Amino acid sequence: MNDPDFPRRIRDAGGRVTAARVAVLRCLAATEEPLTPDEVLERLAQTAGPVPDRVTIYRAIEWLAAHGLVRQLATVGRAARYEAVEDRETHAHFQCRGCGQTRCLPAPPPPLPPLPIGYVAERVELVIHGLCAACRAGERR
Amino acid sequence: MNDPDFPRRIRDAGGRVTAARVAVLRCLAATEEPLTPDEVLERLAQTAGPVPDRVTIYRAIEWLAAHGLVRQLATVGRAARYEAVEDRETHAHFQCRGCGQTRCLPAPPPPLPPLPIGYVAERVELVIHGLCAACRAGERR
DNA sequence: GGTCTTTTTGCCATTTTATTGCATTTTTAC
DNA sequence: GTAAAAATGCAATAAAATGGCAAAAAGACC
Ligand SMILES: [Mn+2]
Ligand SMILES: [Mn+2]
Ligand SMILES: [Zn+2]
Ligand SMILES: [Zn+2]
Repeated sequence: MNDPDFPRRIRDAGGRVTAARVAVLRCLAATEEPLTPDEVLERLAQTAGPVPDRVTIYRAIEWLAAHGLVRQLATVGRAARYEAVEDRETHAHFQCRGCGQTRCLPAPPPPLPPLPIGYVAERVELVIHGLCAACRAGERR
Repeated sequence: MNDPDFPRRIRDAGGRVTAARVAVLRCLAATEEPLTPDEVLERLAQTAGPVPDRVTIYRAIEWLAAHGLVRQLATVGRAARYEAVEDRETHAHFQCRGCGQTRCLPAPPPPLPPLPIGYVAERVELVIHGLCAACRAGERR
């Protein structure tokens, strides 16, 4: 955990430093698991200070994603999930088909398969589908 | 392409053989790229015969997925995407951040990272994010 | 500090995608 | 063919995301 100077990161990305952007970025950076926009809102609501509107959360996330401070994960659920981009190592994500939980897993970077001509890869994502411990216990056997 | 006896596959899965299930499964099996429920509906609409209701498509897909004949992909787009489960080799998926296109790529099965205690993996998915040839050409430089 | 310009925000309306309830129809077992 | 069980169509509803626009806030300059 190096310097989490969120206002600086936002300014360096060429945007205005607003309460909503800082709060959303801090929220995502402070969390273990990737969050949906609504989950971000819930958490901000439990914090001190004014709560941004839901639409503002969407727009803050959109801006942060467009400027590389946050990234959207590929998911099977209905809601999009985002995580702060850290300069830590590559990792994978586990998605439980029972409860929909998504969590980060340490994992080596997977190999990049050859792409069709003209295609360019920007990111490789590894998703493990399965059942979490709780959901597995819940499934009668 | 071995025997695509869709009614049989559905019956073997323990379900009733209905026109909608057969049509949806055939549609997904006949396609190169994973489709959204609406795309399935569009394609069925262009085929001969009665067109199932949108809700029926959803329910057919849901049933097929629950019984392993179809699988939902992890995506960044808003709509869910599905593909028929073939017994062919593993493959990855490319997702264009420009147009949202999702296509299958031949790729070796990625290594399974270690999971937390009690977690069980059922499937590993590799997603390549980037730009397709068309979208790359479209981006001014 | 104050003033100006540009960007962002809040609120409301709307869109897109998916789900639920229920009467009717279809499938299957006998 | 008949009856039981399951699937379907249709309308209503829910969930997630987006668009328009006036008000508010941020940054640049003084
Ligand atoms: Mn992660
Ligand atoms: Mn595929
Ligand atoms: Zn779970
Ligand atoms: Zn594209």
